[in-house]
Amino acid sequence: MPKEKKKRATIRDIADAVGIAPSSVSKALNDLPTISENMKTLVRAKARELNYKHNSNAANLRRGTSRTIGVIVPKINVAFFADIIAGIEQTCFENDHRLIICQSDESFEREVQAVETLIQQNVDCVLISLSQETKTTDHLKEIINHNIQLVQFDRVDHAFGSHILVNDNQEASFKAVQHLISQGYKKIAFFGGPDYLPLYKERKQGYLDAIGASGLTIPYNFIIDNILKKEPAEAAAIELLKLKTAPDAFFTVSDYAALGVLKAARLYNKKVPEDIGIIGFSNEAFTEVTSPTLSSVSQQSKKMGRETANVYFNHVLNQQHTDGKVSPSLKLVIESSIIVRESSSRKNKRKGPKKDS
Amino acid sequence: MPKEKKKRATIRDIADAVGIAPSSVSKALNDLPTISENMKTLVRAKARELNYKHNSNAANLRRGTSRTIGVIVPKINVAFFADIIAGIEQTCFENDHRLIICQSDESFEREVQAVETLIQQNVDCVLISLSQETKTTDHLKEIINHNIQLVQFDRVDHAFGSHILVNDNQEASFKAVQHLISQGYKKIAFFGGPDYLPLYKERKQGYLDAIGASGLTIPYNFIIDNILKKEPAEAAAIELLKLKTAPDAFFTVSDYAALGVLKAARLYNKKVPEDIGIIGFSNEAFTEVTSPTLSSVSQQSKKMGRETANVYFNHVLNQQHTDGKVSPSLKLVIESSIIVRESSSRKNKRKGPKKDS
DNA sequence: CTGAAAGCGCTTACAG
DNA sequence: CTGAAAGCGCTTACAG
Repeated sequence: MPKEKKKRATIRDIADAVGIAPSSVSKALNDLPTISENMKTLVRAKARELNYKHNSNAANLRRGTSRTIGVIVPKINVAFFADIIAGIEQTCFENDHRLIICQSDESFEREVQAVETLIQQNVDCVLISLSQETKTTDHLKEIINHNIQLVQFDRVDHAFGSHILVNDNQEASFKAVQHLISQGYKKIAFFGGPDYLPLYKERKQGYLDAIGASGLTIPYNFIIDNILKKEPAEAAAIELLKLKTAPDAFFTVSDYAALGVLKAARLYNKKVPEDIGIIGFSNEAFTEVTSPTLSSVSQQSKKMGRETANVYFNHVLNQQHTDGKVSPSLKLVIESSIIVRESSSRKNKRKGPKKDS
Repeated sequence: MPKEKKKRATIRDIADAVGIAPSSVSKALNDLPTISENMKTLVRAKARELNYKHNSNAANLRRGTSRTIGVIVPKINVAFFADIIAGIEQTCFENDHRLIICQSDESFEREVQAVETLIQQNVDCVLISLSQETKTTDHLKEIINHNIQLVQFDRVDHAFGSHILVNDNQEASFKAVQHLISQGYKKIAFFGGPDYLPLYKERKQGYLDAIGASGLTIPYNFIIDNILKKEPAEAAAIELLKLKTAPDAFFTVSDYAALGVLKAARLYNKKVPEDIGIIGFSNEAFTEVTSPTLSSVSQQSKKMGRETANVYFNHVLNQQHTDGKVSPSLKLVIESSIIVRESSSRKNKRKGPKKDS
C-alpha cells in the first residue's frame, strides 16, 4: 500500500467507474425519481465500493442551505442547559440536521462572537438563550438580516420580535403552593430570589396568587427574597422556626435553599414532612437522594429543548414550504410539573414519583 | 423597504464596490502580507458597510479543511460528559475552531451514524468516547481512512491505534484509600462496581494495592462488588456495621453508594467522620451539599475535555506543521484529585476544599 | 502589490 | 431516463 494520502472519492470518481455523468450520480444518490432504479442500484454499489462519502460542504454551498442548527447557551455544563441541549440534539437528529454548539459563558462579547460564527457557518436557524450580560440585541438583528431563523428560549428578550419559548414560572409556583395547601400545610413561608429578575418576580407572584386564592393569611416576615443557597436558607429557616407562630411549610425557588431548610428542620428536631413541608425548584439531581427526598418543581428541560427545536422544524419549516409567508412570532410556554417526593407528602404517601427525563 | 430576500454580500460585491478584483478582496480579508495596508483598510471598511460575512462553507470546500472538530459522547446531559464538552468547547474556541456535537445515546448504531455524519461534514478531527454497546471499531477505521484525526477519551478501545486519553482510576483509588489511612482509619471496606468492566477493575485494584502497601489486613467480606446505587449500598453497609468487627471506613466507587453508607451510619448513630470515614467517587454536585459533606475523587472532567482537544491542537497540528510525519499514538492519563470534605476529615479538619471547575 | 483563471465537489435548471 | 453546463463563494498558484 502506498503511503500517500488517498483522496476522498467524489461523484466524478463514481461517474467514471460506472460510465455515466456526474450529474446522474448526484441524482441517483439523492434518490431523485428521474433516475432508473437500475442505475441507482449500480451507483449505490459503486459508491459503497469506493467508500464514497457525501461532501456536505460542497452540497451546502450549492444548495445555499446547510441543514445545520446553531445553539448558543450561557453554559453547556449546567444541568438545565445540558438537558436542553440533549433535547435539541435529539430533535435535530430525528430531522436529519446537524447541531453546532456555542457557549457564551455568560459573556456578551462571546455571545456576539458566537452569533458571528453561526452566521459564517451558514446555519439555517439559531436557538439562543441570552447571557446574563446581554442588554442589547443588535446581534440578534444580524441573524434576521442574514435570513436565518431565530428562536429564543428561557432567557429571552420579549421586546425582540422572534419566536420565544419560556417556562411557566408563575403558574408553576402557583401549583407548588397549591400542592402544599392540599397536603394540609397552612403557614407557608417563601424563600425567593433577587426580586429584580423577571424569573424570580414571577415565581414570587405565583406564590402570592396561590396564598391569595386560598384565603390563608401569611405574616410578612414569612416572605424573604434573595435566598438561593443552602447556608442563607438554613439561617433564615432557623430564625423563622424560633418564632411562636412558626411556618409549617417552606416553598423555595431553589433546591439548594430547600436543602438548607431541611437541615434547619433537622436541627430543631422537626420531622419532614410530618411537622414541616418543603418543596424546592429545579428538580436538581440531588433532590432524589436526600433523606427525606425533596419535592421540587421540574422545568422539564429536555422537553423544553425538544420543543425549542420543533418550533423550527414543525412551525417555521412547514410555513415556508406551504405558503412561503413569514408567520407571526410564536410565544410558547412549557408547563412545569410538580415532582412530589417525601418532603411534602403528608397525605396519601406516594411511591416512585414521576421521573423527569 | 422591498420585501424580497436580500442576498448575502460576497467578496465579489466588495470587489465591485471598491473597484478591485475578488481575489484581492480575499487576500485583504485574510490579511495576507501581499496586499497593501491601504487596500486592506479600504476593503475592511467596505465589508463592514455591506455587512459582509465570510462564508465558511465555500472556504472549507476550497481549502479542503473545515476548522471544525466533531465530538461523539454517549450522553450530552450526564454531568461528566457535559463538563468534558465544556472543556472541549473552551479549547476549540481558543483555537478558533467550530464544534459539532453528536450523542450516541449509548447505541452502537447511532455511534456509527454519528461517525458518518462527521465524515460528511469534513471535520478535521473526531473526539470520541465509545458507547456501551460498542464492541467493534470498523467505524473508527473509517475516520482514519478519510484522513481525519482521531482521539479517543475515557471509554476507549486500547487495541485500536489512536491517541487516547483516560483517567488514572487505579492510582486515584490508591490515593483515596491512602487518604483514609492517613486519617487513622484501619478497617476500610470497599464497595465496587461490576468487576468485568475495566474501569471498576482498576478502581478495585487501586484499593487492594493501597491496603497491601499499608500492611493492614481486611476481611474478605469487607470487599463487595456491584454496589453503585444508594439503596444497595445502604443495605450492604448495614450488614457490615452489624458485625463485631465492623469497618471504620468505606471507599465506594460511586458517590451514590457513599450516600447510602452515610444513611446507614446515621441509622446506627455512628458519627461521620469521627466513627466512620467515607469517600466516594466522581465528585457529583450533591457531595457538596450533604450533611456532612462527602469526600470524593474528582476526575477533573472539564480539564479532561481541554486536554483531549489539546491532543489535536498542540500535538497533532504541530506535528503536521513541523515535520509532516504521523506521530505515534499518544496515551495520556489525566490525574484525578482527592477532594477532601467532612466525611473523611478526622484529623486537621480543613475548611473550603479545593473546588473542581 | 494586484489580477485573471482555475477549481474545490456538489446541485440544478435545461436540453435531448 | 441521461447528460452538458453553469455556478454556489471562496482560495491559491501563477503571471505581471
